[in-house]
Amino acid sequence: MTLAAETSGNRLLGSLTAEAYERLAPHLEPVSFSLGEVVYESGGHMRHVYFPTTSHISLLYTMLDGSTAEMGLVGNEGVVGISLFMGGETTPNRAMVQGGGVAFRMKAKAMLDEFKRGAEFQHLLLRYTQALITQISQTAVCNRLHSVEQRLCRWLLMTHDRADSDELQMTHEFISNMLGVRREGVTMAAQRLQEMGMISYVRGHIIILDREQLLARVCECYQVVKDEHTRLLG
Amino acid sequence: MTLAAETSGNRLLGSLTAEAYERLAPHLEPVSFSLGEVVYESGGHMRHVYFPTTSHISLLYTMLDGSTAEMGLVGNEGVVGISLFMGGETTPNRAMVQGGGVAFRMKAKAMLDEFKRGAEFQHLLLRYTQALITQISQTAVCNRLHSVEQRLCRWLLMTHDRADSDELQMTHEFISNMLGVRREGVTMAAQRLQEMGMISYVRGHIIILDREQLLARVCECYQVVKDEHTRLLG
DNA sequence: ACCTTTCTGTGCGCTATCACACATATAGTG
DNA sequence: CACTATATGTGTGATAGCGCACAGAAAGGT
Repeated sequence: MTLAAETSGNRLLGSLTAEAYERLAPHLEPVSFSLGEVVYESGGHMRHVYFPTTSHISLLYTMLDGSTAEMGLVGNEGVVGISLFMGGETTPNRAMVQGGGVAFRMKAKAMLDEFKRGAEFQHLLLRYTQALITQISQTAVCNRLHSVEQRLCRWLLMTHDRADSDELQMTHEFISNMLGVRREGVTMAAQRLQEMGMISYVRGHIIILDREQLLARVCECYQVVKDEHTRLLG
Repeated sequence: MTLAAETSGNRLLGSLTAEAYERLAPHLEPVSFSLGEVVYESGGHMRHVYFPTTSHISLLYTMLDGSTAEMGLVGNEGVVGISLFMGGETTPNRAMVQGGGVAFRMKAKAMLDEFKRGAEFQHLLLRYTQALITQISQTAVCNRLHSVEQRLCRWLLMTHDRADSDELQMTHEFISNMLGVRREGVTMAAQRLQEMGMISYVRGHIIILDREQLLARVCECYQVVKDEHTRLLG
């Protein structure tokens, strides 16, 4: 497979014109992420942006007492490290690999050089950032107004969208840290979804059996975020 | 008072160099907002960005069932309508006036002309947007992990920061729509704060009596957002 | 094959918050 | 000044989710 075919596994890179792509391609470097790896720490110095292809990455915040919750999820539709072009260079969040796989990284300077041309690359990144803002906003509201079960459905669908398989590698414990609830709460909700035949799971392996049924049970938040992403990035 | 003195009541405009400011000034137009007014509707067509000076504006989402929750708050430190320069032109949120007063508005085109120069105005707006992202993110996490009382403290402090007075005009009902809880829940929490001497209230008038005590009781989220804003925008 | 670690299941009491119902108090209006 | 709309206070019962404790089951190392 050529570099072009590989990198276009990331939909942002894939939608660039040949001209812009050719300027960026020399700066793209494949990296492999494994589950649980920390891409960057809260407040940490960031040197690269990452364009996931087969991996996906969770943006989360850790409270002083150690409890955590996810605010966004980035897969091959996006980019990790928006603060590098937004101008802050760092953020108070942590980025953690939620699904192992490949991403392409680019040094901050190379990315910024292209961003500053003010052309399609900038537009693309800013529109993606707006879609991410919608995702984070909707998470804020969803966290407040919806049940653990609904939020689990949403989270499974979001993760499934970004995974290349129906099998997700993750424990209830892991999910509880994303949803910001107890592990037992995830177990209970997962049991109900399993009884209804939507998923099946054993020890860290979850299989999505019936996406349609999950869609029927999820709160409106899932679709709002998805529609807004489509509107902004086609 | 000159236009410069008035508009610099908005801290984004106020931190522009004279050169950039002079290009923008002819396009700034004062508008007056009254409490509860809707600045823009979810999905609505936006023609202007707004730089609040004495007003402040709440960004909120309304569920299909009518329940609402706030995800961000914009006062004289920011701008309403980021989707106009982020490229989406609209967002799935509503913006509603939470504190009446003045703002300066600018037509989308005039704003974009300056934004596209890629100079300080762009940097300022993007850095502000990153600060807003932090605010929204922290709201997502806070909504999940903290009590109504803690969130009420945070909300009162955030609002107080953006108000020009210790007296806030708002009912428990209004606050409940922001926090995404029942009106009774706000009443109970407000009673406790009143008993502790932090605030006093009657029929839609809340007076902040002891900011220090509120700061002592609020969750960490308040300070995280504030520090990040200072880091990004000084 | 054994031991250890990890993952999931379950029970129990507790608290925050909800939903609803209604009482009371104040402000504004004619 | 009476009337009405609005804002706040209070009670009651239901429920979701929490914290803790522990049991069983599966995976993995040696």
